[in-house]
Amino acid sequence: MKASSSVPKFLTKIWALVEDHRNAEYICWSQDGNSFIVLDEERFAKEILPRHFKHNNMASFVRQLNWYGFHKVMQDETGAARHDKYCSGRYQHHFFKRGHEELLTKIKRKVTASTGDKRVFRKAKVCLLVCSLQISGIVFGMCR
Amino acid sequence: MKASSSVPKFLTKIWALVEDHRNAEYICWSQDGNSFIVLDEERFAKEILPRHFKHNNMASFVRQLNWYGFHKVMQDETGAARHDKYCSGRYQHHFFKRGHEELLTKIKRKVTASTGDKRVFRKAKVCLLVCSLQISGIVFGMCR
Amino acid sequence: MKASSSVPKFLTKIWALVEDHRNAEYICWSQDGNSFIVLDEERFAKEILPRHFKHNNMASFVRQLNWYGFHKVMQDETGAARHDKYCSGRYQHHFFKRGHEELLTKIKRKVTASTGDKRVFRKAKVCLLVCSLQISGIVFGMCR
DNA sequence: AGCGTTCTAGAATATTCGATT
DNA sequence: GAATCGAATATTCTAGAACGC
Repeated sequence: MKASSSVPKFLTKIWALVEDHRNAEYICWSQDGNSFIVLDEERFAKEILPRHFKHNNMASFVRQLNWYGFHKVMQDETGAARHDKYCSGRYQHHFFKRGHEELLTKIKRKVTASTGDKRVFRKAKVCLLVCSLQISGIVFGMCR
Repeated sequence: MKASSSVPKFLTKIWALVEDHRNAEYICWSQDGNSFIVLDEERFAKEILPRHFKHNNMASFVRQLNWYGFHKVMQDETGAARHDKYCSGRYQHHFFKRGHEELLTKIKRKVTASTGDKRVFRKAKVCLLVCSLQISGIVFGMCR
Repeated sequence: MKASSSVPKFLTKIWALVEDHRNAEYICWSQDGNSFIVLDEERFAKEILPRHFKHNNMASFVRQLNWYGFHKVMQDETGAARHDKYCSGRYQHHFFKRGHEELLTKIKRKVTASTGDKRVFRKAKVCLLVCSLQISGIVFGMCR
């Protein structure tokens, strides 16, 4: 069983991208496996991205990374092979680690202000059902 | 005749569609037998659907699938974009599995509020919205 | 430059699509100019849509039309050329009329929960419904 | 009474653009 | 050419509503 269906497509896609050795010259795990590295941003954006997303813009890819809480890290990892001219960026998330695909389920997309409202709204739906039943004259125990 | 009369026609029809090898270029089981695949959506809609349903719209077919709790699933598990030019969609239901026609009886059409209940439902919606606001801590005054 | 920058891209795109006579076999104005007609849905979706949008699904196109308040109309326009088998759908919006591109600015995308206005919108709805109930003489209590 | 078909809307994610720091 | 975030639109999948049978 691979990543469960509860994992957004974006996450399973970067996972697959980093794992696929055919992409090794564009994107790969850092040596310690705690971050991934984009090696040639231009070619990565123009050649790899459109195969997996509906765009070929690095900026859009980065926006998605930020939605999911990834951070760009500037520091070179100690002892890591230096890609110097080719390393375009290193991105990291606490739950994105080589060998731990199961952690993907812990990565949450950030909610917008009004998405937050929706949660409340959903809570209220329970209330809706209660009210519905009460109006119908049906008695039952409290929700929650 | 296997399928009992308690199984809605829609379910027996997709079952027959998927099983019939003459439809192999339009619709078929996935390799693991846990989902079915529509191969060429346009031709499937225009050539196959009208032979079994009163329409030739993919959208109506999909609406039916959703009524019965089928879910569309990503083409392949790796998350790679890769559309087989021909694979238009893969649909899955926990009780729709190759070799287990008897499970069809467990697939239930979702219920909708009956006409009579709708009035109560509408009343309750007010309550829902009020509750929503209260939970949100929003204060509002009455109109006028 | 006709369409001002305040007009969403979707609207300027359908306008351009309908106006472009090279698309005449796929999409065109109705005879009276008050709606547009999609002539061959399958070919329109697969050949035209991807040139202008990031997809080739009629369903996504229709969802966009609905976001902007377009309605599908079934009735044949009186006196219009009948396309019979080829007419896949006729869509209409009060402010989408041949010869009146300036009206596009009046077409508004429906608001969603992701817009800040939504909260106010919801407030107003409650008020409306509460008033409605009160006028109806219906009493209701708060949920807990 | 539940099922089938159609049109529209809800909800979540995806993409773009620009503001903010 | 720094990086992140807010907001609006775009795309996808699913559900609501209405109506006919």
